[in-house]
Amino acid sequence: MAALDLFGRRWSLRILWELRAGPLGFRPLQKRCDDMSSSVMRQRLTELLDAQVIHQLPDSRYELTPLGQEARHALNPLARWAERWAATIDPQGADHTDDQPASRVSHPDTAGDGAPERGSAD
Amino acid sequence: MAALDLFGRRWSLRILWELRAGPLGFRPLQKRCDDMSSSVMRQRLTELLDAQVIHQLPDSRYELTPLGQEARHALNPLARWAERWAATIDPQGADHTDDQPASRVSHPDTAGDGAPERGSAD
DNA sequence: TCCTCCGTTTCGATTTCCGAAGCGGTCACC
DNA sequence: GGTGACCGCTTCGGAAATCGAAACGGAGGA
Repeated sequence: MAALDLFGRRWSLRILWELRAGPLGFRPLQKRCDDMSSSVMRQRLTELLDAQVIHQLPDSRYELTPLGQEARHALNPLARWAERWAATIDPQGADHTDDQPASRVSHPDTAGDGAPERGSAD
Repeated sequence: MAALDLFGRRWSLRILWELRAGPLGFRPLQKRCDDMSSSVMRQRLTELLDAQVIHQLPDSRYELTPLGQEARHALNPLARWAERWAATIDPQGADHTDDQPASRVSHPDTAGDGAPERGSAD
């Protein structure tokens, strides 16, 4: 139940999700999360750190702990459901920036845009 | 992403979870959800109805649609993770009313306290 | 009739969230 | 040395979400 409370907060799941590809700094992570407010971001980060779901590297980036990785994996079925759900309630797909017809199920498991991104080059 | 928004709201996941054992009326469901406010409850209910995750029976109870069932099942890994998580961050278990040492992993799949509960008898 | 529970709505008070600005710091570049 | 861009993080006023309790009409049991 406590988990439902932790993840029921507004950006927790999203942060967990965006950290899947590797460590991210504060501002880059913020950008990925639809530019959420930094205040709430810090709050969520603190909660997640407290829950030992993420931890902070010496260079101050945030990374999923092993426990966090498991949580992220536990989120996979939900992500897959989300796709089916989207297809059910909105078969047209109002927002197909690029529409690969089918079999675009997206398995972003260990994959992802593995770009830890830090400092310049951006 | 829209799913993260739908389920990122304060009681959505909980409602989904509490409906796992069968249909429930408004007030019983409210009681199960830690007595959340009825206003927010109605709001969540509306959103979930809208998302076709739940629907309303002729006797006005709320029930998971097939799509909702799938969502609930997709939540299972997360629930299992939650147990491991609780054991990790709080190995003492501040709230073990009965503490079966291990192998008490709880598979509340089709199981649950199957008591649809309606009307009198309480 | 009275009492209980039901689903649902309304409304003021509290909490959370947002959004923008600002702080001190590092680093590249000129 | 100066400038500018990015960094992690904090503060603060206003907007939005949530709470909590009261109330409504209706169904049913005593």
